[in-house]
Amino acid sequence: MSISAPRTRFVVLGLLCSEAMSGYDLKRSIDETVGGFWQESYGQLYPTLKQLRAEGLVAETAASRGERRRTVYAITDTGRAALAGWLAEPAQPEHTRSEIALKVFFGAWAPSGVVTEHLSATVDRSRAQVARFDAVLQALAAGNVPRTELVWWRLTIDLGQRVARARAEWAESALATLRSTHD
Amino acid sequence: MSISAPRTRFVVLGLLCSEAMSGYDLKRSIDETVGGFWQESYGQLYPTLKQLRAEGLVAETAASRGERRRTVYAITDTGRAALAGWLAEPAQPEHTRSEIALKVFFGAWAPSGVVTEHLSATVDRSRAQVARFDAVLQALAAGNVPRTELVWWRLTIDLGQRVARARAEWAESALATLRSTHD
DNA sequence: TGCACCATGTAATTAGTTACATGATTAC
DNA sequence: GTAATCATGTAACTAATTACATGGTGCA
Repeated sequence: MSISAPRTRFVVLGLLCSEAMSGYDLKRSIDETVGGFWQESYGQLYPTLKQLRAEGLVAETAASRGERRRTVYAITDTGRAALAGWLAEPAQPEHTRSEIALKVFFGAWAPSGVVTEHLSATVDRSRAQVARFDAVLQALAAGNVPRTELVWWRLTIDLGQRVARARAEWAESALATLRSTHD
Repeated sequence: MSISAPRTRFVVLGLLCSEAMSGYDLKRSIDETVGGFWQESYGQLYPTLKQLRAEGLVAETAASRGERRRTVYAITDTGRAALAGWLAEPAQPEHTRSEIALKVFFGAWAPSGVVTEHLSATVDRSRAQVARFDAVLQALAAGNVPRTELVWWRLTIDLGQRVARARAEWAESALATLRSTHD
C-alpha cells in the first residue's frame, strides 16, 4: 500500500504553482532547476499531464503560438490542495542505488586500475555538479524568482552541493588511500 | 540501448564471489552490508538467480539442510568474467530522486511547519544511518572478512557515511536558516 | 536547404515493488 | 504450542526509460 505513489505528478503540480507551462516547458524546467536530484522523461510527463487534467488537478489553457500547437497547463485549486496534502506526508526514506558505490564495493574482483578510473571520473563529475548548482544559484540571484520560493530553492541547492561535495571529497580520499595501499 | 541494464545480477555475482549462498542468504547479505546504498527484493532476487543459472553464470550446488529445502548458488568462471566486464564499464551518472529535496524545494506551497518536521526527521534518519554504518565497520573489524575485500568495503562504507553526514549537517543548517528567517 | 530547437505524443520494454502463498525449523 | 526465523517462489501491478514517429519555426 504505497501512500504517496507516483511522485511525478507532484513535481508537475509543484512547478505549475510557480507558472503555467507546457509539457515541453516542464521538461526544461525540471532539467534546469531540480535536475540535480530529480529527472523526468517526456514519456512520463505527457501521460501524467493528461491524467492530471482528467482528474481536474490541472486545467488546459489552450495557447497555441501561431500555427505551432502548444498546450499550456495551469494548476487548479484542487491541484494545489493535492500538492499540499502530499507535502505534509512524511517523506519515505531515501531509496538510493549508487552504482559507483557498488563498483568500489566489488573492487576486489575488478581488473586492476579500473576502480581508480571510476574514482577519478567521480571526482570530475561531482565537481561539475557543484559548479552546475553554482550556476543555478547565480541565475536565481539575477532575479525573476519570487521571494516566497527563493528561500526554499536555495536550501535545496545547498543540499545538492553538500552531497556532491561529500562525494568528491570521498573519491579524492579513496584515491589517496589506494595510492598508499598499493605495494 | 542500455549497456549495463539489470544491475541486480551484478550484485548477486559480486556477493557470490565471496561465498556461495542461497537467495535468502543474499537478501540478508545485501541488507546487512550494502543496504545503505543498495536494496533488493525477493521478487527480484529469485528470478534473477534462476536466469543466471540458465545462462551458466552461477551453478546450483544443491545443499538442503535436513528436511528443509535450500538451494545454494556458486559463481562460475563465466560469471566471474561477466562481473569483471561490468566492473570495467564506466558507471552511469547517479540517477537520484530525493523526495526530501523535492519537499523542501516546494516548501513555499506546504502547510506551515511541515518542512521543519521533515528536516528534523532527516537529521534523525541520517544520524541513524551513520550509526548503522559504524556498526558494519565494527563487525568488519571483528574479523571473518578476507583482507582482499576489506579495503574496498571500508571505502564504500566511508562514502555512505560521508553522504549521510552531509545530509544531516544540511538538515541542521536548514533548520537554523528557517528559524532565523521566520518573522 | 538543412540544422537546431520547439512541441507532442505512443508503443514496447524493462525494472522493480508488494502482496500473496506455502511450509519447515528453532528457541522460548 | 507459538512466535520468530529460515526458505522459496509467483502474480499483479506500478513506475519509468527508450525508441519511434511526426511536424512546425527560425536562422544562417
